[in-house]
Amino acid sequence: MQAPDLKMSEKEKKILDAAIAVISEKGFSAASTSEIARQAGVAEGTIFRYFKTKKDILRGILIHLGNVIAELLVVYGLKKILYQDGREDLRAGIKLVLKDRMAMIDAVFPMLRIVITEAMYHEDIRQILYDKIISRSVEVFEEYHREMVEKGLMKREIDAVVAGRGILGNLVLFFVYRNLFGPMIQLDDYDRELDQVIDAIMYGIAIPAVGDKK
Amino acid sequence: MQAPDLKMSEKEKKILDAAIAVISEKGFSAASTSEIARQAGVAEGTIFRYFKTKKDILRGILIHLGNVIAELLVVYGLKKILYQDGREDLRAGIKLVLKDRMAMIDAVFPMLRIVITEAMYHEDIRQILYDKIISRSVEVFEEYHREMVEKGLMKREIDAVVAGRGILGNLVLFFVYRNLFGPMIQLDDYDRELDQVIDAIMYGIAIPAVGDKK
DNA sequence: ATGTTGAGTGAGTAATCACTCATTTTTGTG
DNA sequence: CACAAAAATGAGTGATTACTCACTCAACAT
Repeated sequence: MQAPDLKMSEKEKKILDAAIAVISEKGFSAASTSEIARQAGVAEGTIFRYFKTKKDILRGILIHLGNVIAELLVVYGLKKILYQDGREDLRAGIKLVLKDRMAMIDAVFPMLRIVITEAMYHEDIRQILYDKIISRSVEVFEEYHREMVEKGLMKREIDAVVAGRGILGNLVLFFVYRNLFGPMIQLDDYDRELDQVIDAIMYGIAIPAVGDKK
Repeated sequence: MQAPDLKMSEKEKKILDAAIAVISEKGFSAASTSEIARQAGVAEGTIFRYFKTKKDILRGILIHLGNVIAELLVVYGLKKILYQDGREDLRAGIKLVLKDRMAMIDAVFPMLRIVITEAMYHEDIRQILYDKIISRSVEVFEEYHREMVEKGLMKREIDAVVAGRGILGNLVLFFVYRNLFGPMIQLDDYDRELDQVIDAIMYGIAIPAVGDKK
């Protein structure tokens, strides 16, 4: 349950950091080991003392992300926010989570971009991603969802997976829209837009017909 | 306004198809021009008659996707479904759109995967993606949203962009969950899950408090 | 002092890359 | 059929790639 990253030597950490920077900039295939070495301030041969192959570096990044993010941020962060601040007030809880997650995604975006990209192409990477991050996040949210349903704050008839995916889907597109396409479009006020997103998540975009309660 | 793809020679089309297949399989940087040529059944030199550089092939794929998808599918498809079948019944309209889009994403996934991946790394690719596909889709949805608001079926206080992004976000994660992580998880019945997704989109995941109508 | 160890090095290696161009093949025209 | 123009070819090019390995040298033990 503890992070196995701790047994990383200082040099290994420097190589990993450099690898994250370079690969996140150019993509895995376009990133050369020589540039990673230069950025890390070590000889190229040194890299292969710590990572047998280039693909092993990618695995190292994934594991690193899994440990740092999944353990420290996803689980701990979600639990703290949802259970402490968002226990009574669903709207406040969701808003906190969304803001928190936006900042988090921003912070780990270099790593995240690498992992997402490679997960699109390689099943083995996808499997690690699922085991290390997704499945655990689902567990946490399921617990929260169960409690909210019991409290009468969330709909019982919508599964936790569907509900959680809805939140995440809105969050992801919100992030993409703002951070990737931001320069190309006129952006609305951040908080105003976020409030709308939360409204959409919580109460939907449709006006219920009089006869059609569900 | 007509698709400039029509002036594509048969050989150019073959090269483009091969490029899509190979690049979608291994990623842009890892895909070699020699393999694309082999797959297309032409000499390597021939590729560079039609595309000045390798990056031009990528641009070609983008343009192709822009023409085929944006014109033919996004605009036509959305309009047809939303205006003919979904004009009166929002739920039926959204369900048709979602099912239709799922099939569409499935069909163009090879191309889409290339574009999404490269868009994450290159601003110029992102710009083309925005101009060719996103901005047009937004326009179409904005028109639909305006009409639905006038009819009293959609909430006025939620912007078209937020609403559309909510739908798309749900759709994207639904697709990813099923098609990318499908093999790793126990999948629910497709239609049952889709109905839940639509419920979440239309009416949200929260139960409104008695005093908190909004 | 001397010996042993192993982390660190960087020139070297074969393979592969995107791209070129002299040559050949195909096509269109009178 | 003859001829010119266009299209297609694939061996060749220099650059770059992931990875290797013979070597260096600081840090310790004896």
